[in-house]
Amino acid sequence: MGATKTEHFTDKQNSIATLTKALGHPARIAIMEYLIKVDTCICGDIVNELPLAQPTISQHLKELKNAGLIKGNIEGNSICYCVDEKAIGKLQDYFTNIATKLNKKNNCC
Amino acid sequence: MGATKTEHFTDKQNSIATLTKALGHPARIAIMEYLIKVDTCICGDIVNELPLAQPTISQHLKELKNAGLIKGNIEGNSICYCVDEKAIGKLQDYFTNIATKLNKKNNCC
DNA sequence: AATGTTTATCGTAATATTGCAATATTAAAT
DNA sequence: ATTTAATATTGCAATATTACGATAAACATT
Repeated sequence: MGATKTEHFTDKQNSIATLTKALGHPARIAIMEYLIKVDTCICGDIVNELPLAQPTISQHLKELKNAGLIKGNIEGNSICYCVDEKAIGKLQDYFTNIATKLNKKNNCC
Repeated sequence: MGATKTEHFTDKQNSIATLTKALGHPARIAIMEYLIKVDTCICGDIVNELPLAQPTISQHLKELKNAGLIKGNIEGNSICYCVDEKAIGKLQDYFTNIATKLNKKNNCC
């Protein structure tokens, strides 16, 4: 026991949960915000930007990449990471849709 | 070691991470969607709706409540849970803001 | 008061995440 | 070819999450 029962939920539910789970850590939020802030994408300086060791940052980047939130291009011996707009669009749509539905009913609580 | 270093990040970053982390599980996404779908909020039937045991559902509800995503009113011996529109609004704003910023630059990857 | 219904908590096992030192890998620079 | 720089991987300890059976607490019904 202890393993998430993903098979019992819809693909859409799992897909949204994958994205939100990947964003469910302040370091990964900070990484996303940094990637959005900088104009250039040569992003090795995330390690300098955040108070975490290099292997830790690397691991967080890997999780964001696995979830499809960022993309990475090898560029010489450094790597150009940037945000995948499609994933953000998915989340934007999802929450906008929920917000719209909520506006249409008078919540009891 | 192993504990998240929340103190190194901004309140906003931690706040968004708290919300997304709480949504980072398909069961909790399913619970949210169910709460939005049903018109009445008498929500004990979440247990019947989802393929998880009652204590597990109760635990997930607690996490959603701790994160501020849902509210719960005691109503006799059952409880009326419903989605907190403010939290959803926060997420909608956050992702809309990011999406807008991304549209303004030509991503290199 | 006794019983049933609903939700929460406790205890515990299985699994996953977080963080980093040490090390490996890859490519650029000398 | 060596050295330097940038990332990734490995291995491990600490911590957190997931799931559920058993049980408790709170209220309703009889």
